[in-house]
Amino acid sequence: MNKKTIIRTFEKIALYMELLGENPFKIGAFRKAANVLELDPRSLSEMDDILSLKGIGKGTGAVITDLFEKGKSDLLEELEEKVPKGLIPLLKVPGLGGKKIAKLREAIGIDSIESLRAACESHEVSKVPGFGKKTEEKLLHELNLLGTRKGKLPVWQIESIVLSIEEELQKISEIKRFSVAGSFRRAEEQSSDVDFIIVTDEPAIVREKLLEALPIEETVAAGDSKLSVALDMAEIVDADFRFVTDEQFATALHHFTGSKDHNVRMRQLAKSKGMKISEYGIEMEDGTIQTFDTEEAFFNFFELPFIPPSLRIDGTELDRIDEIDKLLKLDDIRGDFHMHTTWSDGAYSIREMVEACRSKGYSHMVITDHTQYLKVANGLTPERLRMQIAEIRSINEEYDDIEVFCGTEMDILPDATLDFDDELLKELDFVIASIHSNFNQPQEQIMDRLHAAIKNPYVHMIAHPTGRIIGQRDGYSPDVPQLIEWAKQYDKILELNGNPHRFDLSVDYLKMAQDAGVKVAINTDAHVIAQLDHMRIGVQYAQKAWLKKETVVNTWPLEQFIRDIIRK
DNA sequence: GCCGTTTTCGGCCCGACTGTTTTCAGTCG
Repeated sequence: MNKKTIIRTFEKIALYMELLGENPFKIGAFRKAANVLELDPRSLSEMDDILSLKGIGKGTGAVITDLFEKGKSDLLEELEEKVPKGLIPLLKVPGLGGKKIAKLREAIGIDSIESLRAACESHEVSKVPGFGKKTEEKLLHELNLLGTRKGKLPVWQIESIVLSIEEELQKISEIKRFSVAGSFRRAEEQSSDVDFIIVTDEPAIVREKLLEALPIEETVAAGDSKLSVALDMAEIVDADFRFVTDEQFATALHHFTGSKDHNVRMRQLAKSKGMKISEYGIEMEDGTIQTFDTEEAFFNFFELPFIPPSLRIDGTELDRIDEIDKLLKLDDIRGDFHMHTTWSDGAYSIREMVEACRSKGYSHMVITDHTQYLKVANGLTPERLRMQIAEIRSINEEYDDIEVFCGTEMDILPDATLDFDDELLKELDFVIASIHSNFNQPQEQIMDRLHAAIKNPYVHMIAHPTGRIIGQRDGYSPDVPQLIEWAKQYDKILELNGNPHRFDLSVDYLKMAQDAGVKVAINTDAHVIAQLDHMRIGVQYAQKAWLKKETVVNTWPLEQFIRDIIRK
């Protein structure tokens, strides 16, 4: 018996009750019980008070006792007997919920996807009270689409979709301002849709212009305050646009940024003070609506600090507000230590990258082109690297407001040797080591390679330590806890690669690294100037791991960077 | 089904949209 078993049992019970059209609050109670266990950081053996947890009562407690004593739940078995298994997939059909499924089952004996399809085709569905011709047509349509819809899209795909939608929004003159919201604003790794808040006095006009300008695959809903569509971009992606007034913007942005659990906690907080939060503001006890200029003012109203969107996860962030002012912010970042130029596979010159970093207000930066092993990236030979060092040193002379360091992103070769010898590495200020080849080696060999790199006295940092690409490949699956241990032992930096393709290390490993006292650098790995902007989303992602400012070496002042890292 | 220092009963986060109704239920986020 473990915690997951109990959680899954609660979720199954909720699912079956939903199919029976049970009281939503009863269903919610089982989901809540599952959630309470999920959020509790302790393992089952560490919990001696499980039956007295808030949210576990008589009914849910009995299920837990059953599981402990008999290894199964009587309630779940009863439900499984009562409800045909074939009904479960029906909950995935858009427009169908528990109530409607229960009605269909009772009226015409629907017990599976197939029987529903048949009933739609023979027009039996539209004869059921509460159902009509339109519903029947829509259901048939959705049944045919079932399984063809893509689930969640990775953040890097969502990012490009967001950018192209924003381009269209900028062209509409009736839009006063707008912001992306939802899971992309929270810097989630994957999103199932994109959300935008739009300030306008002319929602109907904006709606029509959007329908005109965007590649609409399907219009799901089109009202005065909301437009829901499926867009045919690189993939089919759902998009929601909410139209609000200027005064409503801050609360609407908060509401539609979510997460759902975060919002529930905020609303409960308001309710306990006799107030009511909605997307339009806070309704006070006397019925007046309070609005805010910024999200920050909204939080402050509840005596909370601004909670960054990426921290708004499961509601427990509200229990940790004292930690928030120690966390990393974008403003704290003083430099970017991983970027490429035309010397290898970057698109801009050293000077252009320097100018771009200067305009970001950085006090220092490191140029880190690829090395000779990586021929596809035009990696530098020792000779070319020495030429590049000379050029960087000379360009650096020209600037007194930014320090440009000489670095490299050196390949760790498949045989666990390094692409450059120590004599050459010695000449550099900052050495990154990373793996770009033979991902499918056994973990032991991968770890040998990483060990060879991290113990080398001239290596400062391991870049994108797992090599993953979100939603595409898992990387080379190193033993990350071991790597973190080595990083601590040899006093080396681990990277959070801020490129949304990577976000590498991931949140859980970042937490582990910080807990172990390992330093982290957030870098953009920019190959073009625009990618230097990924520092923003990289910082947002880092916040999800509750990284403190001091953990992240990019926040250190130049002098400290030189003293404790370069010259160490 | 769960909860309670205003409550052991009556709430449970809140609102938009659609379709089927003729004032609202169901679904969704």
